[in-house]
Amino acid sequence: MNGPNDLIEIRKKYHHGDLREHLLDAVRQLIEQYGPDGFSIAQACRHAGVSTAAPYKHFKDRHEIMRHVAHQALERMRDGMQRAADAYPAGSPERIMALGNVYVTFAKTEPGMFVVMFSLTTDHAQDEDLMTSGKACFDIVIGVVADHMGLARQSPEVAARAYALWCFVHGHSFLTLDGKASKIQTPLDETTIMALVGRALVPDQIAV
Amino acid sequence: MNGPNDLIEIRKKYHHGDLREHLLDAVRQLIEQYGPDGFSIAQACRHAGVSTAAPYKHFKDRHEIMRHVAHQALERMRDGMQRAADAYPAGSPERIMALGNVYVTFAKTEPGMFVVMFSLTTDHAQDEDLMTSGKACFDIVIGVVADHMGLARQSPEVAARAYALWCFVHGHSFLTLDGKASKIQTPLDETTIMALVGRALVPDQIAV
DNA sequence: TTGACTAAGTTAGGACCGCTTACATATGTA
DNA sequence: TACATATGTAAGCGGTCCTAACTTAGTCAA
Repeated sequence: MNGPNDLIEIRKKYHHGDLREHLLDAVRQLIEQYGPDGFSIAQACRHAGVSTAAPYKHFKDRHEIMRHVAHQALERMRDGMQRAADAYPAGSPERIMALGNVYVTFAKTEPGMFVVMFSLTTDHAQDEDLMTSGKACFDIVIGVVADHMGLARQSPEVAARAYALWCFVHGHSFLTLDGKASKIQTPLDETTIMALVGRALVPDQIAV
Repeated sequence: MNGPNDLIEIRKKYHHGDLREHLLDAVRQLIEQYGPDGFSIAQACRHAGVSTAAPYKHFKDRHEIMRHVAHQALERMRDGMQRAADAYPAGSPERIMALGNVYVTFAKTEPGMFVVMFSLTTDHAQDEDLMTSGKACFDIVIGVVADHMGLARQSPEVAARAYALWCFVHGHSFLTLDGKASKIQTPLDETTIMALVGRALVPDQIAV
């Protein structure tokens, strides 16, 4: 067939070769382009040059695809966080700033993925891979905060401070994405925000 | 007609009477029950006992309905925040705690609405009513923080601190909803969290 | 009271989507 | 080479959003 529909890529062979990964990538692109609710699996199939039934040889349903996409994105962000942590000496304020910066930058450059990662629409809380990835991210924060405070990773003070840091940065990322932060009449630039994070949430004189 | 389909309410008259409000309410209920992506306008029509074409006499499209639902929810939260602010004397720590508590409680009791309010799927950033409602919420925070710090509402310190507070509470609410907060191995109860908010974000010794 | 205008319903249907079933084709292995 | 399996296709069901054309009922001026 291959009529005048909007096929992006014309496949030569009957078998695709690596449809699974190609689909995940197409979905990622489409989500960034049209938003998590503005795209369709059928659209991704057209990108991959396969029929709309093909995905179901690789995935149970739409939600499973979304979970895999979210997982890949979370792993990508985890890599970024790890690299940021490795780039600065333990205990330095720049290290925490860099960590927060990865988060906010990810939200800005891949807003679609950010929303999908923290979406409640697909049942993420039940997905084991997603939760372990998320925990791995948080463990990085735990380690950095522990180094900074000079306490053990298991210390409840560290846990509380790390969680507070996560909440703050997550909230800031989300409100920025949402456009609410920009509409609010505060002349807060990114530097001020991150400075506030560094100074307000990890000073030694404030105990839990 | 009225065959054996799942009509909830049987209408007697040809005209509904107040379909517009009835639809918004049905959508709200369905979102809480099935999630923002698990419901359909058609389902809401069945609740209201009208045909699936009826909503388009009142709303442009699905997105406009979602925006109205989000707006109503935001106004409801604003009322709660205002009541919390009025319930405590200016400058008292309990006042800030109560304000944050309204936010978190709203997220917990109406998770569907919370997600819709801060959803990027429907183009909220363009909606004027939504943005003004959001700004009204933030103005309450501004006022409370200004009272607490003993500074003018227009002070940049107040703006920074209020925004930080908002970020923190929003992040905590979202992570709680997402299930990530509960899965993270931190024994942080709500009281500890809110205490951390009160102490870390609005102490006078930390300047911007 | 009547008759036109309008608001708010209806039915019918198109375009699209997710997903399933039955069938077709390629690939690896004995 | 023969068969089992993995991976594709075509066809179609039920559902969604939304539009077009029609119908009903309420309002208001003459």
